Amino acid sequence: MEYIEAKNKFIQTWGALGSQWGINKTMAQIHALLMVSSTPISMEDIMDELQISRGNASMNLRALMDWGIVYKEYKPGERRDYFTAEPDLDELAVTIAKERSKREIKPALKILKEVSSIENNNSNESTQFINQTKKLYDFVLKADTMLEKATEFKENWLGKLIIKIMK
Amino acid sequence: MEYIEAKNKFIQTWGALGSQWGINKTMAQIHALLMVSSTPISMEDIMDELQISRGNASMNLRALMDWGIVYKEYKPGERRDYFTAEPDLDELAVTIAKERSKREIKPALKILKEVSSIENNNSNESTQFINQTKKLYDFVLKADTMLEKATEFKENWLGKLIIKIMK
DNA sequence: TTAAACTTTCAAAAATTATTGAAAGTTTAA
DNA sequence: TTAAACTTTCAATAATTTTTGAAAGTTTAA
Repeated sequence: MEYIEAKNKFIQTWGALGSQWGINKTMAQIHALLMVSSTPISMEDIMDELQISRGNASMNLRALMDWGIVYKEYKPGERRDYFTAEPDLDELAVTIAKERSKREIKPALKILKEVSSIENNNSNESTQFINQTKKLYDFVLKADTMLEKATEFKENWLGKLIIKIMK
Repeated sequence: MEYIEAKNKFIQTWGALGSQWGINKTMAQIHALLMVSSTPISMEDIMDELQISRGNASMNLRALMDWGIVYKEYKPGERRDYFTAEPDLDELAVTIAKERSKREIKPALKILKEVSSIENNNSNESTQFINQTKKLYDFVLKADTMLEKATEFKENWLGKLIIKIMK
């Protein structure tokens, strides 16, 4: 396989993986492109390589910067902006996990807590409902904690040991 | 808050959470409905409660059964099918994690391995590409292992201890 | 058998989400 | 200042995904 072919294949794959996990395809592809690039690249380059419009490139770069996983870089003597991706993958994972937790899981947890706190009118229905939503609350909370901490955990000695054991 | 209101709120929330994580809204809502129901319910009931068409209900129930998190139940003397959700949440998590790993991550890993194995032509470009995709392969593999094992892990004594420490 | 009760399928329609491209906005060098 | 170089915005359009509903398919009781 040629470098160019491999690169395109990688960008496609990363894009597909992204969209399966709720990140839009173009956003994931731009991120992929930046991750494997050896130098910062401009919006023009991105539009060119991915065959996308200026507006699309601009909006998705903005989103990636909001997520904190892509940075703007200024080249002295150059007018245009250049972009690079966070090179540390563990940092990337932590950032994504925390953002998603903040944006999606935390609000859901709040509502789970709320709905599980209704008055029990002693029907089977409401007993089961309260019971089950309480369990779901605990469960999502546990999952959220793991998601947030997993990547830090992975880096400490105990985590490494445990991952080894689990494999 | 009334039971009915709480129930609807819960179904909406679970549906939204689902669609943010790549599961379609109706599928997540049906699942929500089944989880908090104290008895098995029929397709008719589901259509009714969620205000969806027969076809939609049928297809999404099929998908939930394919995922292995919803079961058909037969009531003696009744023609129609009844449905229940997997009640054990840890079981649910394990199933979902394994399915997603199998369907999405494993194929992506295969391609990551493939593209990271191209011949290095000693340009900066290809050196960086190979280097970075190798790292990504390791990273996704590690994440996949954790995803697959996390829920089992959560249930053993060591896991419980560690989660406590992490919190 | 038959026919009623129920489920599945799938083409068409609707809803949602992503993308374009041109106009408006911003920055900077001169 | 001005104007060229560049970026952002957003209404319109395109692409994708979900949903509908009616016809076809299946099961079962009699």
